[in-house]
Amino acid sequence: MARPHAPRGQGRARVIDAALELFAEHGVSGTSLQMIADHLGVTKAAVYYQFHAKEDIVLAVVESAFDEMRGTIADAEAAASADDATGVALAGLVDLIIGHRQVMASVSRDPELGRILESHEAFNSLTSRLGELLLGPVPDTRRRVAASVIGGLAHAAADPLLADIDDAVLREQLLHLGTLLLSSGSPTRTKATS
Amino acid sequence: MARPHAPRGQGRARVIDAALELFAEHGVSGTSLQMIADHLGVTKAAVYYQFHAKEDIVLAVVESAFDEMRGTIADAEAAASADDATGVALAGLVDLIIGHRQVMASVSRDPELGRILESHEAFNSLTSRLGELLLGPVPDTRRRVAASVIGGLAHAAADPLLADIDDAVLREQLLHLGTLLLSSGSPTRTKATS
DNA sequence: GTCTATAAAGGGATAGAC
DNA sequence: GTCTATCCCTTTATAGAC
Repeated sequence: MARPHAPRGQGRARVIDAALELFAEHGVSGTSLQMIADHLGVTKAAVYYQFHAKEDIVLAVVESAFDEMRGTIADAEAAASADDATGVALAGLVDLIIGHRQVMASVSRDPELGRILESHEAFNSLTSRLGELLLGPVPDTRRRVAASVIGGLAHAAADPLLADIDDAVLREQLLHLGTLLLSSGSPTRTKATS
Repeated sequence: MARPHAPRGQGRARVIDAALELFAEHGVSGTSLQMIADHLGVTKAAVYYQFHAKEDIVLAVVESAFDEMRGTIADAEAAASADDATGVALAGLVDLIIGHRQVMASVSRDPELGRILESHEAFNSLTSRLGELLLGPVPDTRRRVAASVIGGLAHAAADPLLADIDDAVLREQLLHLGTLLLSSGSPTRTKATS
């Protein structure tokens, strides 16, 4: 292809870093190519030299996090029991959230980012596999709600109010809360829910 | 002051309903006035007749939910003990989330919406008071993280995957999970945190 | 109260100079 | 590899006809 490779590829990496930061702060829809260019001190055309479309930037921003997620999910799916699988998936997800705070927060919150990812089958497959791992073999209502709240962990990790908490401590807290959510016994006297 | 539906006439209410739906689906930045107008089958100018600027629509969309939140917070602050205050605040927040799923999800996720609200002192005061109620008098790290994850409850309530769960059941589940998050005892049995 | 028309600005994207 | 200049489209917002 005519696409130039990225030798010491600083160009592409710099665009990705700037985009990541701006996407997290303004959302994908709220971030223009002009903003990215300004943030780097270059022109829009310089950005277009590295990426031919905004969507390509979006995909590049999430790529490394999703590569890691692929590995985690494969590990979890190879676990001996369903409970082990859930545990591995949760721990992997928390690690992912800690290691890619801004990306994971954007993925879980940004509607436009979600729509772009949904249009790529590889991402759909990953998220549905992760969903199945967290839900377990017999997803009842309680578990389904809990799994959905797990998405809130990414939100918390990117919360500016928690920016002072260091990674190891936050990781431990999120893992604790995630485990709690997934293992909470009987809520109250719940009736059958259809 | 009933506005479940605005069959005809009430132009403002119809705009607010359409905007609410589109904001939840595309985010504020991803929703143009043209999309709102198209959704209503009218022209942009008809929308501008009702609201002079996009920001006015945003504020109108969140207004009723925040009115309710004001009442809840006042109730909670009048509670006898700090624990009671937290309980009342959490229950009120869950009710708010159930009664205004789309608004609360947008408030907790949308960066542009957050920026608009932050520029209005009345909203800042409300959210910081709610934060203090959820954190309690002595906010340690565990409690701070948990309070942040509470924001994930709104996310779950608007999750399309949970759309089949009826309000009463979802309310019960969210209240249970929220209580669990705020009361989780010893975070770590594994190792000391630094 | 709703329309057409339009202004003014900004956004995505491309061509081509250097 | 980065720039200038430009195209085309969309967006916000206003003026004024009906």
